[in-house]
Amino acid sequence: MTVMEESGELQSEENKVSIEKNKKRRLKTPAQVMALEKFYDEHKYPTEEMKSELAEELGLTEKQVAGWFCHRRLKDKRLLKDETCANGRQDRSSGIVQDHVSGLRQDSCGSTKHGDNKHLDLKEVESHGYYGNDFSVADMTYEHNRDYNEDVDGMDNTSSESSSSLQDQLFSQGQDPYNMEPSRYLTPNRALPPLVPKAAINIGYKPSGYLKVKGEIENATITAVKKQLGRNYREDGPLLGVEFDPVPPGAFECQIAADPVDESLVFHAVNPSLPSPPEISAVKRQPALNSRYDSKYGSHDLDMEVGDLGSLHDTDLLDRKPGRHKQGQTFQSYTNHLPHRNSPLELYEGPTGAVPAYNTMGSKHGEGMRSDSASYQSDHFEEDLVVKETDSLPHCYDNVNPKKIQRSEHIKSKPSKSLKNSRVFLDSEETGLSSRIAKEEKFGGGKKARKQYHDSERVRILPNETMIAKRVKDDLPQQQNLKHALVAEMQPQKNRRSATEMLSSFSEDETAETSYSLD
DNA sequence: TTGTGTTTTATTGCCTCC
DNA sequence: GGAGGCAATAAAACACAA
Repeated sequence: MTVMEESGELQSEENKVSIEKNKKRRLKTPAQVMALEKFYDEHKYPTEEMKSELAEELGLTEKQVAGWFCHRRLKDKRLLKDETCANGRQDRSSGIVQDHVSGLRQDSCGSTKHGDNKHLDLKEVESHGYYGNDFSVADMTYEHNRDYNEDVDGMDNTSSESSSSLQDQLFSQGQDPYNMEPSRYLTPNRALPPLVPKAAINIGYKPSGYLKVKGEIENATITAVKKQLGRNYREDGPLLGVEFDPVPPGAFECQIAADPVDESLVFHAVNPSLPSPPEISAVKRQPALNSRYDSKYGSHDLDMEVGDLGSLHDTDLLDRKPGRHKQGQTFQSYTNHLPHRNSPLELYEGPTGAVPAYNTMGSKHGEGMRSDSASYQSDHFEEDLVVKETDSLPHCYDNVNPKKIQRSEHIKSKPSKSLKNSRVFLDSEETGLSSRIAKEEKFGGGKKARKQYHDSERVRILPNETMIAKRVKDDLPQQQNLKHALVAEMQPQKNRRSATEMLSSFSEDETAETSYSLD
């Protein structure tokens, strides 16, 4: 069943015609948008065939689809620009050179106009892969596999907020407040990937809602500081530039005794080679989870942070249409050998839907990798959300809007198979979605949900502290509940975090801590 | 209810590449 | 020259505050 068939609101063939007659623009349905977003995650530059199929699937015209993708890319770009601006301002204000932080060139406002990054065009990235390596499909697949199996980072690196964008990359540089995954600083080769706007666009989605704003305001600075100070940085440390007296002998130990948690951070910052007490990391990281509920498109966030853990656009590595010439590849073939098959998202569902992705991964990797955070959480989030879907609004997820639920279902579908999967995802999703929407609209909840969506979206856009504070305040109750529940759930998991994992990212702790501070 | 601001969609023109 | 993409722009849809 296609989206079209599923929703009466969706545009039918008739509608398609009428649309062209009647110039009035029509909003795409949530399902359509989600499908498009999903597809966009995997294919920033779909071929004609893909567009065509997608259009057909969604009951849109090719023109609409093409236009949507075009605008979507612009949106990404714009967001990137915003990020750059924010980072630039932030960096300037903290006296830190932007280039060191983001690697982005910047003009007065981080303009990303064409010429700025021509040296590394998105399409180039698409065709060459993220790291400038020319991987064959097979290679990429292998890379991905290997990455996935051996390197937790690899897996987690893929997480991002959907849709796209580079913000993810920017934020994912370990300072993403809700990003519990290890730093994405590392490429599969554990080297710092070039952070180029256009390239970054492909990395994933951006944070949203309060967290995004927070990220823009706070993370840029943090990142800059981190970069400059390396690991020996504490969020609650002294102000930059402040010189203070040498620490008296023994003072360090005292603090350790007094504040084991914080101490651990210091300890590990000073002794990066030592494993971190799992419970600490677990606890400290835990709060970041809640941030998920702050985002716009909760669905997106879920998708990006959870679902896209893998899709991180690994596909982008392959998908990029080299240049502008058409690809002889058919859509089908296009998707058949995607490394996606190995993406966490897929694993999430399992080849037959039987193997829990993260569990598999976790055990495969030995201990938990990020199972305690991203994967584990996502697992449970999804569960919970699904439960919500069926149980009709249990307790602490009341603020989860339908989109989140959609997304959770979305996550369950294999995201990597592009359109085909989009269809699947839409089918299942639509069923739940449409009924849910209908239900909500019936009770006036539809608008509310929508409003929620927009609220968070606005917050995401407006760097307004007041709004941020307000949101935090408003969201805290739910977050608290959620957090408690999750902390409880995570107890058994927390010890899994390996030393390597702990080492993998200073930013990780930092990140969690940042989120933690919200509480 | 209205005005305002934001987001999304559609259109158009220009540019680049083949 | 055609195709595809980007950017600018307009306008509709929507949310929210007064």
